[in-house]
Amino acid sequence: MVRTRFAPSPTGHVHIGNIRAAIYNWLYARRHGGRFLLRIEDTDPERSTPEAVATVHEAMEWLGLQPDEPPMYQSTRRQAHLEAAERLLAAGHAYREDKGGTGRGKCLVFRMPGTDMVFHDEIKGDLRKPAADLRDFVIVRSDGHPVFHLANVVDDIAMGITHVIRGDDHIENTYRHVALFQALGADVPRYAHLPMIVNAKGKPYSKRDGAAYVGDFRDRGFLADALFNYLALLGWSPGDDREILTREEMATCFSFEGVQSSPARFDERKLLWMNGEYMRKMPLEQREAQHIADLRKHGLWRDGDDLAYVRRVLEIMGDRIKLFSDTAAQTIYFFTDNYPVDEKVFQKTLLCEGAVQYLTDLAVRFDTLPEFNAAALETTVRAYAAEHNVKLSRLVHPLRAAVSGTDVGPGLFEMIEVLGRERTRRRIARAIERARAGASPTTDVS
RNA sequence: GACCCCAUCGUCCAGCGGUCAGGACACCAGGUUUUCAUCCUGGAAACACGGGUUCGAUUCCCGUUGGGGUCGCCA
Repeated sequence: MVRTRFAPSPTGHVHIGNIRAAIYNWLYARRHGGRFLLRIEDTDPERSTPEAVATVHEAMEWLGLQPDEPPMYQSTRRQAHLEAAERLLAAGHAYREDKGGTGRGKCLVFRMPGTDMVFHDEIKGDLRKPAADLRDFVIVRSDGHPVFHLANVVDDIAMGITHVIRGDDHIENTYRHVALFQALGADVPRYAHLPMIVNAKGKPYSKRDGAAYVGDFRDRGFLADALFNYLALLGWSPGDDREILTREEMATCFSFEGVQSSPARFDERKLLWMNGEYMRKMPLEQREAQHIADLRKHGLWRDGDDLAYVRRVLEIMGDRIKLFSDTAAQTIYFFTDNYPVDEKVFQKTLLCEGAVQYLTDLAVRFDTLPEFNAAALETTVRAYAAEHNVKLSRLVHPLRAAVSGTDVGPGLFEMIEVLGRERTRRRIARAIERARAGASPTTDVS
């Protein structure tokens, strides 16, 4: 039975490169009806705080990467690591030495087999190294702490790991690990080393790049399914041209053959597009909570506010919002009169000939409308356009600018209906006032 | 520096000896729409270079160049 694992060391962040490794482990296990496991490598007391560990769990839960068995915490495995070290010492696979003559006392050093080594990598093919390049290495520090290599291998054996799928920065370590598995008398797992994810410039991610952490994407309003899909396809393809795939679809066709062996650049624009695709497929009820969270964050929503109103707003916004974190910015004028006015748009649409007169006339007609709804509004505006022999757009644009301060947004008549009669009247009046004040005598025809 | 890995449009992928080198994102043009988004149509855009092998190389081999990884009593 296939058993894969994700073995992060909790640092307080989960990098997208790491989580992609987790995704591939998960996919491979699913593909082969195996199990996907989690091991927290929390042996460094400096970095391994409870918060850091929680961050790992949160990231995995958010992406739907729950392990199939309870996670193993490496910090609880100290005894097992040390026992394995003793066995290696007893069997002559290790020896004590004050390596490098540091004076720190003797540490335990693993003795490499002294032969050339080769292992098969599912992605890179056969990888080999001559004996001369394979040096002995420390497995237990002079202070008695087991080193990464030992702990990693001992725990993989304990967990029954059959496939090690990880970043290719571990390739050089693999020779050591293979030797360790053999010295410990265990089966050597299959290996698959993934190329790294690099930034838009093609360089390795550094702190300066920011936004390379799973939590950042969640905070910015990306959908977990979209990030999962995008990351899975960054370096892997099902072999055909499909790009939007459910986890199940990916799991049925995942294979190392489709995994690229060169580094992939992270392209946020494509992620954004993919997020939009997922967002569009998602029914309003399923996304409204997250839209509201963004409104709340920007002070546009308080508990107890009119939920039906927000739903109407989101409904007419359609699929224009592609990121939850854009919600407030794109809908602010529905929630407050204190919204930003795009000066360029204002000048272009309201300071042109006739605009003020049109708005004045339309405001009067709106006020006398028996039913203040989109259909009636549209009929009114179209009728006015016909009477005065002006193009509809000459009325629509000033109106939109007057009531929303911008030139983008949902259909004008639905928008006005949702805003309501009072607010519309107020905003048109204010726009007229501003237009008069800002217009030069020659362009002000009113 | 030593050892190892990698190389198709700007980006991500398809191609696994014979293709008009395909798709997606982004970009450009046009259409639909009251704006925007959506949607539709069209366009520009790549096999890093040099040698082989072969009737024939993007594809196989070797170099060059360019990227990257690893060289801890870190993980």
